[in-house]
Amino acid sequence: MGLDDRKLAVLRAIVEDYVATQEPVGSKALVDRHQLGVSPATVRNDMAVLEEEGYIRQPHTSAGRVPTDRGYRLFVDRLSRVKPLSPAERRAIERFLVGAVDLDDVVHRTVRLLAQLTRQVAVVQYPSLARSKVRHLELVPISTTRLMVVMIADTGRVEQRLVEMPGPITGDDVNDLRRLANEKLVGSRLSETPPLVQALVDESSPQLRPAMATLSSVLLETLVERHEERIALAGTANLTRGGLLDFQGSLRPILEALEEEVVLLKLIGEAEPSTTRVLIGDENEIDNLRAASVVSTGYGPGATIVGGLGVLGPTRMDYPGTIATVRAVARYVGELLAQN
Amino acid sequence: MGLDDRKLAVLRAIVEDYVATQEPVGSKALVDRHQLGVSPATVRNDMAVLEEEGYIRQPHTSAGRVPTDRGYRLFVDRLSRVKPLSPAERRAIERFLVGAVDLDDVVHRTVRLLAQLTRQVAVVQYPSLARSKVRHLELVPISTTRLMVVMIADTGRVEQRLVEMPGPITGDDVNDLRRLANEKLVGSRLSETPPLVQALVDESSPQLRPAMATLSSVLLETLVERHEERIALAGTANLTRGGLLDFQGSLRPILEALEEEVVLLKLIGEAEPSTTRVLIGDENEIDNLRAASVVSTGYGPGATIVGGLGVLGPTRMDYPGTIATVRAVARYVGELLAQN
DNA sequence: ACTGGCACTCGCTACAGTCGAGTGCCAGAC
DNA sequence: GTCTGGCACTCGACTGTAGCGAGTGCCAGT
Repeated sequence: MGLDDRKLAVLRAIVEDYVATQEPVGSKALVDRHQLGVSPATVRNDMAVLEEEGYIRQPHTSAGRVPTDRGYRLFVDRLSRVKPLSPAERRAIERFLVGAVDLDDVVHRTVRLLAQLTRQVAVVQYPSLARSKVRHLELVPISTTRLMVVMIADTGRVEQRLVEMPGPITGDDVNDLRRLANEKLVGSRLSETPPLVQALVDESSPQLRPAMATLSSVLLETLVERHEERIALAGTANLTRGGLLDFQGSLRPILEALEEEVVLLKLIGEAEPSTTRVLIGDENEIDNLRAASVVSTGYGPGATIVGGLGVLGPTRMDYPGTIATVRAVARYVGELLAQN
Repeated sequence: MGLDDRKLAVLRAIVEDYVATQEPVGSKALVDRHQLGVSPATVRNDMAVLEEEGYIRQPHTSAGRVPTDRGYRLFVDRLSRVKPLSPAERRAIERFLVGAVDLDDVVHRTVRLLAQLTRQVAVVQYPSLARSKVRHLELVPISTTRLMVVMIADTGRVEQRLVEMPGPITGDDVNDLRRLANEKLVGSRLSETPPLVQALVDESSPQLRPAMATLSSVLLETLVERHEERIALAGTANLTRGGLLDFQGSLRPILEALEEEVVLLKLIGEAEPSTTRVLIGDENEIDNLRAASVVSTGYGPGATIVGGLGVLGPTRMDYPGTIATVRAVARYVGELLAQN
């Protein structure tokens, strides 16, 4: 069981070489490229042990070794340190993100930036409504029986929805509704609104009650239950990097998974503070993504987390570099959000 | 030059068979599967002519024939009629689109529906702002020096943008700005606003002028010049259908092109009323898409066009079926928009 | 515990041979 | 003049064989 230091060094060397060259690595090549201080034969013995323990494997009998998912896991957990970002990367991040005018803009720039820096598929979740507070509710009459309700959250998100009222409604009514709703809801967390919204209905005057009931049900339905989460995606073309060697020849399952918002949310939406999550191959619960790895983290102004972001790529990826980039981008985005 | 009826029938048969089987089609197979009433030898002679004219070609000397882009073009223009939709498809369209609550919702449902029905990549442009009229402008104070400006268009689109004012601004000021802006701009077409917006600044009181100037410049910049167009995409996984035979082995260029909004807009954004545009392979101006075909059309309430939608797939696609589906979906979406 | 040596495995490449789908052409029939 | 059957030819796809070489596992020796 016990893997001594040299065996770990061998594993690290295998991972690094394989990530760099994309080819199974043999004992001879290893001692050439790394200063291990021992002969190929010794390395072979170590490799035999590593293989027995499930950290590496041979594609064919007479080929070099390739890390297994388990091998990558060990590498990530114990054998690698997070690479510091290059100054060029730092500059790229800053250049990319300054001048964003809008939450939409921030998210789009971020996702493209991430895709570009990591050369992988990038995913960014919009600030979650559940984690946002209501900053303002605006009601705009569209016709005598229709209102557009616009909710502005403190994270910058803006959601709107058309509401069909039960009957004609006057401008004064709209003003009353707006005032009441704002008084009650501004400053509260979206996830906690249901009772507040209920109270809103109960407390309104009999005359306003039907309108308020309709309004509240729409608010609840749209903002809390429904498609409250949004996602941006970029860099799918990066999946074709590395020919068809990664992803065992077919992008099909990956592309399918990337089309499902639910799947993406599962991947990057469960962020915890100041943690970077790395899911390697098998560890992934989604079958279609068994051949891929995901590096994700949360972001938000200050220490709070309002959403997640991350990248997806082949298990054969540069974990230290990717982790560093994902973290750095998340931090910058957090700062950007804090300014608003 | 002159292609008699039988030669055209041969071309049609070749296209149909190739689309169905994905394999080069030979003279023998042709006479077996279609009632051409002549022998393989005769068909071969016709094929030789068709090849000379550039409508078909041989992948290898001893293989069957495959249509060229030019062949598909002739097929689409003169040899095919638009297939009527199957009842199942009709039902699918209706089922998919009823219950949409929102413009966002409509667009998302539409793009998924299109992808599913055609089994190709679907693209839907949001109603173009340039073709929308202003229905309402809302200004929401976020802090003493910041406003959120929300524009609601008659097509249902809602755009917002944070505005940093030159100095502190009172609630009354905000009300004045809102009133003035709405008086001047509501009902006007976005593409025609620049002079109106200018007038707005000129006519406002000296006290309001700086604020109004800032507001106007943001309005112009955001809504007219900038990312005024939005696009939804779905079905990229369908690109992997048909193995790697289509798209000459690499999805790379296609995926890259699909990431560029500008490219997509060019593809589907130049719609003319009641026309379905078919771009086949080479005809495409975008180099990355030389191996693909695009079927697109405009949509909108009634006879007006507010945006485009379409699908992208291999040149080897079922043109009659795809054209029918794209048209039908566009028509349904138009009806849906007309109801609002 | 490490090393050098050695036999072995097995994927990769090259090459030769066969097969067959499909063609082009031509002479003859309608 | 148009179509057809026949025939020789082409060439990709597939199969089988052989040699090469990277890489391994094992073992005896230091």
